[in-house]
Amino acid sequence: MSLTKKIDSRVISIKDFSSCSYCSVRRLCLPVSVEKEEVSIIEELVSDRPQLKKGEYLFHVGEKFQSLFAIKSGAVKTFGSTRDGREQITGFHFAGELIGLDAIGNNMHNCNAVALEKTVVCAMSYDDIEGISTQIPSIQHEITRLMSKEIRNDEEMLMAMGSMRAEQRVACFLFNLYRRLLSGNKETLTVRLPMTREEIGNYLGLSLETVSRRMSSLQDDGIINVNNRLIALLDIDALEKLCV
Amino acid sequence: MSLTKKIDSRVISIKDFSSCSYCSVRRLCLPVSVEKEEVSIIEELVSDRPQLKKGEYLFHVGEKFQSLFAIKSGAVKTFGSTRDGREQITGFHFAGELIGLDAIGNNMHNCNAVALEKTVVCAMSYDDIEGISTQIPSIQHEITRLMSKEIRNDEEMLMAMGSMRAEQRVACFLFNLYRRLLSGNKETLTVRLPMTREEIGNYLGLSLETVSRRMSSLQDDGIINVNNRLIALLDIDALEKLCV
DNA sequence: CGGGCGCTTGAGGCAGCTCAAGTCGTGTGG
DNA sequence: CCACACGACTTGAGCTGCCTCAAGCGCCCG
Repeated sequence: MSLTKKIDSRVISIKDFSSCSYCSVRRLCLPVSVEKEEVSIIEELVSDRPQLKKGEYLFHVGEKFQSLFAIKSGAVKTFGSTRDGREQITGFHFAGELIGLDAIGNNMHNCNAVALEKTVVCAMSYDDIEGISTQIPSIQHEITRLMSKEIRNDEEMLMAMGSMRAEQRVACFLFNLYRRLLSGNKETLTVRLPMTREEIGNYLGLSLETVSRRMSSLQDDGIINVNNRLIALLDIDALEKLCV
Repeated sequence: MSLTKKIDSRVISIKDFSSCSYCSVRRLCLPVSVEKEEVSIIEELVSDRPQLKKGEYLFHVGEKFQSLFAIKSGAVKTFGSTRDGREQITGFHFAGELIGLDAIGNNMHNCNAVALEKTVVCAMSYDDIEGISTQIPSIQHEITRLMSKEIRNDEEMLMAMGSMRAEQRVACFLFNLYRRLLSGNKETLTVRLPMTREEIGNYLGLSLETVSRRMSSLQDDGIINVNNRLIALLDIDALEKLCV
């Protein structure tokens, strides 16, 4: 909170580009119809903007829920652990997305969140959000909309997991990434994966070998081009057709 | 709305047991700390209490979102359809649960909902809910909590689908039902399934034959007793152990 | 330039699917 | 009220897609 004040007083400083006014993903993280006055209120919600290195944790399962996190840049995976100790990935999250929503219900984090690459997030105190919601009802409305969207996403994913074969799952995964990652640079249809084949397989319920094989066969079909972590999406329509 | 007034004036009528004051699942559907005055406000939210026969639809995918539905009694399945026309079940919902939350985001239903047996629901206009939330903030808070819970549920399910073998999935499914259906009659550890083996298989990503086989093997292990749709849960601990 | 991790590709095995047959339970119509 | 018919369920047999194990390659970073 006091940090916010400091930022406000250094209007010309380069540091200011970290503020919400200049945030390139602001539209995405809390896309309420924010006027300038309201931006400054949102600004107050942001108590911290930690820079995470690859492998650093944003939160652990079991920790008390205090903040929602808006991802400014980078990528985060969320995962739980099965009884036998293996991790099970529940989602990948990118710039402009909000994480922590599943913790509101029981006031505790139900999964771990770790950065897949250098990542900057905005931590927003949930108590403050609830308080300010009374001033700006659209914020509460926006949170609700985002939660509803997450439910829909998860349920789409459940449908995919229940009915899709390996190749479809991989195609669907890539198409989903295309829709979420390409908002910035639409001209190039290339996605850079921030996660390993093993993580993709874990998420999709496949072995890493199967992910690799199915990517190779999608490449053989001329639908994508695989170059390590760089995936060129050559035939978006074909990719979409594979996604149920 | 005018219906509500009518109910209020017939205090002794048997019909009154349909009102929220007497609703046995009230605690579950909107478990805010409702005092008597607040119950009457919630009552106003309920615009209709349709009785659905087995197979009747509550809503279809693509329909405009207008109401959330609290299930008073019975069971509902929600499902989407894959491109090739088959249905994919995304969830089963029982008395005391709220459905339609995933539609808030884009103001449209993203799945179909159909009654699995004789079912009574309370339709609550979402516009009214939003309006009344300003009077009773706990209602908005409660909706948020329920959505968060649904996200958590879906993500647990995703974890299950990604990592579990058939027997575990079936065990997990039964254990989940045990937790959700036995709140009323804890003394008997018997669950009556309102859905077919095929629907269970569809939901779990298994064939109906595999569901049947795995139930049989759980029975051979002395963990459950299968008698058509009646499942006696003989060893809850063993069942829970199988659930990751 | 060397080591290690991530990735690809091959070979064999098994879990779960498909196809098929038969039983049981329920609801419906005579 | 009974008989029939159909849908739901169980169980068996064979097949296949994905997993596991294994070997080799290539990229990245120290």
